[in-house]
Amino acid sequence: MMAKMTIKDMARLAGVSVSTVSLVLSNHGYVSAKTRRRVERIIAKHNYHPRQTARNLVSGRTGNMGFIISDIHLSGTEFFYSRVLLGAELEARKKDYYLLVTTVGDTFQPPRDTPRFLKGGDVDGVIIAGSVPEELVAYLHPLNIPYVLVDYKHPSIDSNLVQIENHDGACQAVEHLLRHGYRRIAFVGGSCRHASIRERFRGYQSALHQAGLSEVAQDDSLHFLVPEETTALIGARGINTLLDRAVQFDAVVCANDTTALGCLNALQERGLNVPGDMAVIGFDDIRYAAETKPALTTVHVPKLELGVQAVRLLFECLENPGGGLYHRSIGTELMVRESTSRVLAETGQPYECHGLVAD
Amino acid sequence: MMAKMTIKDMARLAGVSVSTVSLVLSNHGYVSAKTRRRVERIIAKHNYHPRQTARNLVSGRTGNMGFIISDIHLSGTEFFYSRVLLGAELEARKKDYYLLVTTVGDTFQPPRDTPRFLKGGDVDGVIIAGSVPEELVAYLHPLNIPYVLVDYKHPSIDSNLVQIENHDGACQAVEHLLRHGYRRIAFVGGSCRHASIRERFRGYQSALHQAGLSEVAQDDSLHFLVPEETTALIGARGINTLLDRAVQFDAVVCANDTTALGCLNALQERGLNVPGDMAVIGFDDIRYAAETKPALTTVHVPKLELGVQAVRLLFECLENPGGGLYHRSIGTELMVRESTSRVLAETGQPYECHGLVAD
DNA sequence: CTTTTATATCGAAACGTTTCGATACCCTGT
DNA sequence: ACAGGGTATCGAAACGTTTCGATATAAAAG
Repeated sequence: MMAKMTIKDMARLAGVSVSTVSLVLSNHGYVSAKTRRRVERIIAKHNYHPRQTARNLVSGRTGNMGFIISDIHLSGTEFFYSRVLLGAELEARKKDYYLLVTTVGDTFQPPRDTPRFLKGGDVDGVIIAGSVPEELVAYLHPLNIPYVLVDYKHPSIDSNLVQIENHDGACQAVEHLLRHGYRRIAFVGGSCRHASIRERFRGYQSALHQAGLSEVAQDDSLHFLVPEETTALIGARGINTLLDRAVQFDAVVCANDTTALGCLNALQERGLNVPGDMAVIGFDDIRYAAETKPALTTVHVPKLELGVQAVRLLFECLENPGGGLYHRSIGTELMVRESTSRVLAETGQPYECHGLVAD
Repeated sequence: MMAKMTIKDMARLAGVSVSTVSLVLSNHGYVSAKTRRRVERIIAKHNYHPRQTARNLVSGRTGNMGFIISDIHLSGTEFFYSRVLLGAELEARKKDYYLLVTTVGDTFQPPRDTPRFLKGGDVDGVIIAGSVPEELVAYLHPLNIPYVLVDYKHPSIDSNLVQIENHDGACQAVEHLLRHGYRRIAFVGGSCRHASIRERFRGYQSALHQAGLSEVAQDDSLHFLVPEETTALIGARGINTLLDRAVQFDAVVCANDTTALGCLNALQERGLNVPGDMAVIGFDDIRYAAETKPALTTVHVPKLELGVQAVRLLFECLENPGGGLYHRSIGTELMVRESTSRVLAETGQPYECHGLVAD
């Protein structure tokens, strides 16, 4: 391969000055049509691309965004944040931004754990996806570098936020169950310290209240909430705990799909039929949800969209420095599949069924 | 926040020249202990960090690595490559490199789909994780930019490779089954166009040959292989197809865990007990494998390690340009859980059981 | 005591861009 | 014929580093 071409080479080859080439590239000043054509031909012919590093140096911008994610989330049971990342990358790409990805553990102690793009000033802004140590947000906040939180919220610091409509989603789930005649509806979930999960639980409760079933909403023997991270095991433990309590219930709303999968397994193991004996409904709509037997009814969260909106919001902050804080709420959609369909239980045929959706 | 500090500010404040500060930073030349101390104190006091962009400009290096992954892999059913990414990031971090992550679709048509870090020369090297369009490798190869393929191989182009010992892993799986008395062992898998899957199949066959069971290895009515991407649905379809053929078999080796999960579901649905009536064994050891009922016996692939080795290998290429091609093989380990344990079927107790492992 | 050699510091050039002001040209209107 | 303004092009400075001599001092060797 030939050595790297620079803007000087282009200028020389086109017989113009360096600044003229720059003008052609940037569309910022006057260039005659003829010159522009000539320069553009030379550029195309030699496949020249300006070096970002050099551009960045003079512009003061870096062209990078930091993307921080807890390592548990990136590679735990959840595909969730991988898709958020994907959406963010797609959107950032449109504006020629790169995503600098890094992970944090469950503790954060500066400067040891400080993402190095923050130290070096290598990013123009930061996106944080999912729950991270509070200290990280506390550290980031006074740094005067724009940042956006996705599906997470610091208990006391007000930030730019992209959130899921957890409350509304859980309401949809409960209302669906009520419409289909389920009345004694339980709730199973881990990570009750995560705000999203708590909101889901509150949505569940308020939908029940709304329907005049306050005694169900209030009956803690129908609720299984533990502080551990959500896993399938937690779901199984939850269902087993509830069943062992010998309380009556005919449906269970889960904090997320992973938990729901555990429920499904545990119910099967105890010889209970879903949805015949018990309806199960999840939250998130991870890909595997459409492939279980029975396929899981769940509240779909548009994960790519979360990433896209986070990037857009961050761009707004960049273009509008000193502007206030922005909040964005992303709606959910109920995906009705087999695990809540009484008709399926009676006739063997699902009366309606949602497949996989793109996002 | 105060304005950005530069090396000039440090020099001024410490009463030395810019070059001296640089020397302190880089440890490259002579600096007196006294001066060094003074400069370091100033640097620490003002929390100064040199700007990467400026460094990169003069050094010619970018300090970035491209990480390319097929969008199917990043967010499909597999957590697999998320963990490879995590491992790569951890290792890159050690040398102060950033990972520029991007995805490619299932077609690649330059320049439309060319990752922009390749156009702009914004990376020093590239890691490709998982299978990508052949055209991408064909495009990348003549670019004279070092690259490493992880768990993938171009059919005709020789590249730097980090591979899984698929053949050996599959042998381990089969040998385990044989040791436990299973004889009629089937194979179910999608993505038979992916080299890794083919190797797993060949490993399965050669272990059977080795054991004198060539008629099983050769019996195509015991093999389900389709070109589609592996999903749980493929696994279910595979098992059902084999069962409908009315051939005898008492165990099934799956191309990966996702497929195996589908098998588990389908078997349960048809009223067959695992491992009583049928053993099931997976490959990859995705996290969910330890949480199924019964827990899935599978061939563990150290995913973080794949990422780590890819980065290390790429660094070797960078430090040793013009050096030949490197190949690295990463071993696997059999994780014995419940889905292959006859003892479990007889006594209800697993006789040995592997839990979750860190990588 | 002079020449080397090792140590310490500095000034200036270079990296590849963008951008600002300067210059020069050609119109148009008076 | 000339002022004024739009158009086109260019040279040079600036961005924040590293690095390559150059210079200066001190210690070691002859």
